Amino acid sequence: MDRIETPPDVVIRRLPLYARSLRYLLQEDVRSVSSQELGERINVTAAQIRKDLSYFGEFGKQGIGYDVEKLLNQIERILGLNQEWPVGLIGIGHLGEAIARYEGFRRQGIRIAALFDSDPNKIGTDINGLTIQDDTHIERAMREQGVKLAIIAVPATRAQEVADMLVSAGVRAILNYAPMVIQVPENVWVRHIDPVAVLHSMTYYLAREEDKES
Amino acid sequence: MDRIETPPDVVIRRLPLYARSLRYLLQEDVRSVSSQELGERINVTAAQIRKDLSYFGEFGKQGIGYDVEKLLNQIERILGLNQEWPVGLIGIGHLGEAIARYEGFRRQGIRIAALFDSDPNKIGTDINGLTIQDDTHIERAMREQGVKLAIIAVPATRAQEVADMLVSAGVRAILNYAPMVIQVPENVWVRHIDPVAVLHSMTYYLAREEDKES
DNA sequence: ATTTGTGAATGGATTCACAGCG
DNA sequence: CGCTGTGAATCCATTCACAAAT
Repeated sequence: MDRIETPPDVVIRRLPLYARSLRYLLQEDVRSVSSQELGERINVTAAQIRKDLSYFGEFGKQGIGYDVEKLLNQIERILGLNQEWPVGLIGIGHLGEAIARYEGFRRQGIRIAALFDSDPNKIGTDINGLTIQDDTHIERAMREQGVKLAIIAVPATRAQEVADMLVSAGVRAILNYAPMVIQVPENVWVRHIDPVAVLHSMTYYLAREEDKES
Repeated sequence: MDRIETPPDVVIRRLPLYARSLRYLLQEDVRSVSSQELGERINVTAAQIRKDLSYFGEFGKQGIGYDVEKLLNQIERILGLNQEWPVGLIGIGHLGEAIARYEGFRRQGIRIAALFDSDPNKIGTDINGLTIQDDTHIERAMREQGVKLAIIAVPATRAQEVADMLVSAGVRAILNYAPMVIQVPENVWVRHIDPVAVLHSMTYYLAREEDKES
């Protein structure tokens, strides 16, 4: 009823999955959903979904479930997706270019707003209507546009340096694709996307299966 | 001393980070490292590292720390990285192409071994010496090469269908880049890489900061 | 009859703290 | 003296189970 507790970060990380699933349901013209049904779609228990949502209020109706559109709107508001977030992208290699061209961001509250690289051959060229800028201009450009979010897609060796520039540019949240843990002040959020590490954690299980077979 | 407990998955997911950090240390010619020093590099507590490693054996020396090269070898062996893992990649859009061209895999036990797409304009073209195949050939091609690991980089609408094909091809672990939770039998491992969800979990905190400022 | 919201109970993961070894 | 390895203690997350609502 009265919510004093601040929601733990695990809960915050699940909310976007709930939101996405609700968007798909909406596309399928499903109007109402129970925690049970929602959970089956995303492999989360019904109790978990209900408990997670309870950190933010009461959104369901007993005996009925949740109104898909209403719940989606609530979760999007909670996540701050009722506004558009400009994002700076640093490092326009193969990966950076794929990120810059990805349509899935724009549709979901994320707008790639500035591109940076250090390669003189890339600086000045355009991708999707945005000009790649010299990454020494990060601070000025990001401040001008009030960008608080950035994506790092540079090689590991340059990641910390770029992170430092972002922090002095006033960036408060970083999505790091570089295979390197970066150090930032405690008021800056960092999340790491690390496909190699993820694959390596799965080879562990594959290797053990091979052992079992002998 | 005697290890009966099977290591929890959280521990397995951290091992690749330890391995990577040790590789960097080795490159810097650091021979020996304490759990404290290692932890500072990757923002993990010293106790956590020691406890994690204790699931697999005793690798350190009291008063000294760990021999970097030895510990790295041990962890790589645990993760099954003493062998090379062929991987099938399905979906050669911007992202799939970036993955196919990424050098960071090959160097770390992962070899992209087959590319698939459904677009006739792409099928037959080459990337990095590999020919893109029709994705209806997944089962035959993957079985022939004994591929147990796959990466899905297709749009959300096709992800489940592709996952089903991979499962019948005998694939046992899937890295899913599609913004969609896929359903697989319980003997198949799935990990999801979801940059949009990650960004959305950070906009939550950014939005709250904005509120605080008013 | 069905499903929510939530305290209580359980189950896990992390941290503590220290004996024991080099 | 420094640092590991590890039981015990703590902290946190998930699940249970049921009263309340419709």
